Amino acid sequence: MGSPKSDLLQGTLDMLVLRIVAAGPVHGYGIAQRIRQISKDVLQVQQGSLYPALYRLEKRGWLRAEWGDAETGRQAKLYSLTRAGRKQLESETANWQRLSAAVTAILRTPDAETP
Amino acid sequence: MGSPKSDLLQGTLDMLVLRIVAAGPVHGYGIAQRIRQISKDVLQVQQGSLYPALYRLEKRGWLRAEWGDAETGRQAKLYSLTRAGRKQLESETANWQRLSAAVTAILRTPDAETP
DNA sequence: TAGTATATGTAGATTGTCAAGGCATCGCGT
DNA sequence: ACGCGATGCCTTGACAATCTACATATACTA
Repeated sequence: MGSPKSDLLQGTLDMLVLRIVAAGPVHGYGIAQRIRQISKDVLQVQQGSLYPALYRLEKRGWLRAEWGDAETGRQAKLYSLTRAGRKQLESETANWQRLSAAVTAILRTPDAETP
Repeated sequence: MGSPKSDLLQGTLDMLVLRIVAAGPVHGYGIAQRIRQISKDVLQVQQGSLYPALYRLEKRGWLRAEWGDAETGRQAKLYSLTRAGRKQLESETANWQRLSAAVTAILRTPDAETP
């Protein structure tokens, strides 16, 4: 995890990116912004995490990238979800829910008595 | 992180271990078993993940280890939580709740319309 | 010209997986 | 009573994947 005080939950970045892209074409910078906004600054994606993730996802066929214009009028690489990407998103989401529910269950384990 | 098809949510192992140990002294093998049981086989800790994690935690002062007897009567290293470990567990738990809530919020992002 | 938006690459730490091996104890079959 | 396999328990090393930190580059805007 890099530093223990991570700004992300490890292993969730790909899913988050896919989820944001599922709402329509965005460029990398915008993805990072939305993740911050929606999470109210709790989740912060560093560029050094984001771009490698985007390459991964494109290489695996979940995302498609093409150059276009950002809202500001500049050139930017716009990402959209492929059909395979949508499937992947569904599967990762289901898995996340399974696992996070399990983690929550363990956190609820009764504590030792302090006699 | 090995393979992307992990049996754990990355970065949560330390917290889970601390949580189990908080319920009273246990040995490594027992920790893995309880995590499996409580999570109904959803979370599975490999020994190759567990023992290194235990060393980490002991080295950082969250856990204390001593040789003793398991319920079966055999020798085993029994781990218990230190005061610092309890603090750490609280802080990791709070952080997990913050982050997982944020992830959930993003997963609820409205999807693109399929026209 | 300063600042913001956007993209990229490299290097390293941390974490987890896989795989293999070791020793002790229990219970069964004979 | 003996041998032996199954299970409980610990250890270690090689390797893969992810994330961070840091550094750099370029285009547009004001």
